[in-house]
Amino acid sequence: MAERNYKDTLNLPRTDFPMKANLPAREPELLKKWNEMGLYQQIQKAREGHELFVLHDGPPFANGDVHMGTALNKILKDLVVKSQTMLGKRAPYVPGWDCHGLPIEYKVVRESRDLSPLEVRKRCDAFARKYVDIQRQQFKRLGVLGDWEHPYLTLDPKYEAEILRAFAVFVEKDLVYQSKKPVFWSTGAQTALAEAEVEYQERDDTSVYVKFPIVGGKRSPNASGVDLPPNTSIAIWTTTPWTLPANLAIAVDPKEVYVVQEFRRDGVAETLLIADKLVAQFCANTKFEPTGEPLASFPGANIDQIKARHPFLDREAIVLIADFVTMDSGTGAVHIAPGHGEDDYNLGRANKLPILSPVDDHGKLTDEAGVPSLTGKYVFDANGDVVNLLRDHGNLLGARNFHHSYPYCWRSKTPIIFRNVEQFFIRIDELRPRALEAIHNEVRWVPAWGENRIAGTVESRPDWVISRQRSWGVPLPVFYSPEGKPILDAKVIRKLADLVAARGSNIWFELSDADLAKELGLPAGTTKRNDTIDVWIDSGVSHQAVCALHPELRDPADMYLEATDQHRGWFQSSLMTSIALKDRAPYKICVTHGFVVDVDGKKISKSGTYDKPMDAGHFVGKHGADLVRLWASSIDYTDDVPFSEEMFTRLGDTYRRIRNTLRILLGNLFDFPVGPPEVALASRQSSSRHRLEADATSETDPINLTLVDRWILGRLDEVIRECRAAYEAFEFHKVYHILNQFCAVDLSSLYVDITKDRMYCDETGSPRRRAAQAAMREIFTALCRLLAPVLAFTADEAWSYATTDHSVHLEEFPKTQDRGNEAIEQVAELLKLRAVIGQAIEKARQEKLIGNALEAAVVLQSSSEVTNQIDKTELEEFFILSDLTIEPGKETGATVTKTAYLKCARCWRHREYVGKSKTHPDLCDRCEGVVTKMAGPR
RNA sequence: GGGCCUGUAGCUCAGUUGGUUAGAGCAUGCGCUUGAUAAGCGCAGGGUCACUGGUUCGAGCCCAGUCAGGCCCA
Repeated sequence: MAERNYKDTLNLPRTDFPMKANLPAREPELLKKWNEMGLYQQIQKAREGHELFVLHDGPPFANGDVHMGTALNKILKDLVVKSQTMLGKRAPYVPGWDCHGLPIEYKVVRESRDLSPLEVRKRCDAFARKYVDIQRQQFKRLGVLGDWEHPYLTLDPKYEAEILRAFAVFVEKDLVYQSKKPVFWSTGAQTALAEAEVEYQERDDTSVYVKFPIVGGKRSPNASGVDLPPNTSIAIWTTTPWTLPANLAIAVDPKEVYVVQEFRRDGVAETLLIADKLVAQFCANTKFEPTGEPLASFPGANIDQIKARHPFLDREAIVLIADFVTMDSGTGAVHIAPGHGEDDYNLGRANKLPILSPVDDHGKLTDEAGVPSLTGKYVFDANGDVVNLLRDHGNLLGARNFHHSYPYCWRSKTPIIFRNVEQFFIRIDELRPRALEAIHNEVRWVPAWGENRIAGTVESRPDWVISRQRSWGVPLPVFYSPEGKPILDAKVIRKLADLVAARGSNIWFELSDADLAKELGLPAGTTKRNDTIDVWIDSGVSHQAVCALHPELRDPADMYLEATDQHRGWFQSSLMTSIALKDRAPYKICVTHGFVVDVDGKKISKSGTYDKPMDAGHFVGKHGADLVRLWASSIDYTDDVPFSEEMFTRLGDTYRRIRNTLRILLGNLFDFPVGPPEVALASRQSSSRHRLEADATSETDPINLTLVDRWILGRLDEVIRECRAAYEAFEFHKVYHILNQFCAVDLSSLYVDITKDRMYCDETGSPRRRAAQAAMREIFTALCRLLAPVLAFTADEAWSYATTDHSVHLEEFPKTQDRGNEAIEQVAELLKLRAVIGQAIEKARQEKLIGNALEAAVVLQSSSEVTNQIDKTELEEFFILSDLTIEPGKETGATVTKTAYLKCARCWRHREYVGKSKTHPDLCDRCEGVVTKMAGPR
């Protein structure tokens, strides 16, 4: 006769919570539910009156799809917001977008040329709004909760007005000044260009070697006391002879060796100062020959501040040391025209040189150049004249054609020049000391080295150029008197702000000069220009425009959280404007994360050759948002953030392990009577969906926890404590590891495995079984809540199988119960013994002595006290064994033989009692009891 | 070229003030189970702690340099 099948007498786990997550399909359903119930609003309402935590969103640029880097940033923010909320705080999240700026304008202008500024602005506006909508959808899809229907946009008239009001304060505090700065200038389009609008073409130019005879200054600058020989000239080299009229200095490298050497060519001798390394190249290019040994040799630092005569103007050029001098080409002495180059400009400013740029909008030299014959000449046509001028003055050492790649205007296809343009600046020196003070004293930097980094950039940053010759931005509120003098007036700017708040900043472009002047009460004849404010001001004043004015927020914010490039970007612009406006930092904590890098640690370039998918949408569609969130939580974001398909495969394993752990807990709780008894009863009969709300009164019998129960609850306490601490410290990857470990080791391979016997085989209402269920219920509810910030969808889904009314996101994190750690210490001992037994059983298996571990008779030689303290039944349960004998001994060891006991047909354990019953010879004592009771009185 | 940072098993991370044989999870291999089953359990293998030198009785940890990578600047 076949063995009776006892399967239907077991309490096998039951749940509708699916094993297969199918996140890409399930998540949108949950999102819909959240949206319909107004989850974000419910959470805010539930937290009314609680301590406030403001994470202020750094606005992403409204341009393009959300890629993994942006997704990482938003998810990290969401982890902060969700975890702070569950720590009991009110953590509103108002997302924002940065809408003005070149990237959008560039795209718009490239599509259709020759638009008026107003038309450009209208199209940019539409473009930005389109991408705000696209990104909003994508962020929401990631499970990020926030006030998505009321984000802040820097193009909002009210926001724009705040930018202008901040500007008014800058003006009032005399932080704004006007000066000149060279920019890329298109002579064809008569406009300033951004780097992105520059394209490179090959072209031929005249390169010249020029001598600057040394005059006055320190004639014997050598530290070693060596005099420079008389009649020494400094040799320079340039490919833009037309900039020579604007020359004001010569730069040398302080560390490189320079020599003074006599050269000859066609019987003419020259004594030249030149970098040692470039003598040979100079000779090859000019046909000069060195004569004799160098007359002097010294590092460039030694000729700092000496002076040389300009090759054709009645002026001197000063020698300066600089770090950008290269030894690739030229002479090692670099011609400096502060009005015609970035390096030149910075060096000139640092040394208080004038910023000379004698060129007009069309690229024609002006009389400021000081050479009447050149006035009105297009710079590229003037090169030949300059060469002649040099030759006439006897200061031309050589001229030759030079083929190189040169920047061109993408629109007019004309060669670009560097040219001075009037710009407006903010005096950083006025703000720097307070900014540094705030950095060091008022802000917590996460990671800590952020302090160093931003301090470094603040220490070294030059004045802030805040004007742009662009259309897509907030108008630069500067007016010009009929005489052309700039008018910076805080009162007028505030009036303009009111006008912009009411009618939008397009008003600046829509109204004529006269009408605008009238609106603002400026004298007739006042004019405006179409410059705009640097977009870093836009986002940089969000602490005022958003945090200070939004009724739910607060200024200063508790936290800013951005990628590390923002140490120089938004963190700094926000700090500077906040110091200017409020004399304090706009944030209390600054968190930075690294950039997303490839599996090899290589950067993932957006424009480069990287061909693998990087859109967040790709991964959300393929794996689900919870997997992307799990990824974001699993890494240490303070470093570069690794990213690869393999990681997603691994994360999928982790995810399934966590999901299955939740599932088995739910399955084991299907009949646990909690809540009002009738509800428990009803749910038990109708479905495996049931309530898990704690309700102590429903438990009639006190629950007697066994060792493993006490242990797992002790572990849960540790897990809760560690997770809370990790969330409080914003160390999400610790949460990931803690919970992963807890699910995989403590629960799956230990607690759930160990308690299977009582869960399945004990009588339904047995105290041991109920004890395990009580523990599991507590674990399940705690686990869901601890997971909720990370697995925002899955935790809520699982939660819904245990409750009926509200989302897990309305909960707070579980609290520790301070259960003591006696059980943890005992189990730590038992785990050591377990390993010894495991090895012995494995050996027996390999020897084909046994198959299943339940077939083993184990004799354990224990040197541990714990085996005396714990009841043998509990030890057998813990080790999941049928037949265990303990022998106290000095050393720990285990021997395994095949047990002589018969196998219980119901619980599969080999027990002494099996075969001894008359009614149930195939059952053990425990199972016989259960089966008999189930049959009940007829 | 300068500033700030990073480099521990195939992957993601631990590694306390320097102190036994450097840990965990996942992955891999070999088994067991088929009552969590597109699951579960056990055992095992896997690391010159980027490299070189130094300080020390002793270095993954401290110091110097090199290499590789990232962000920012030039």
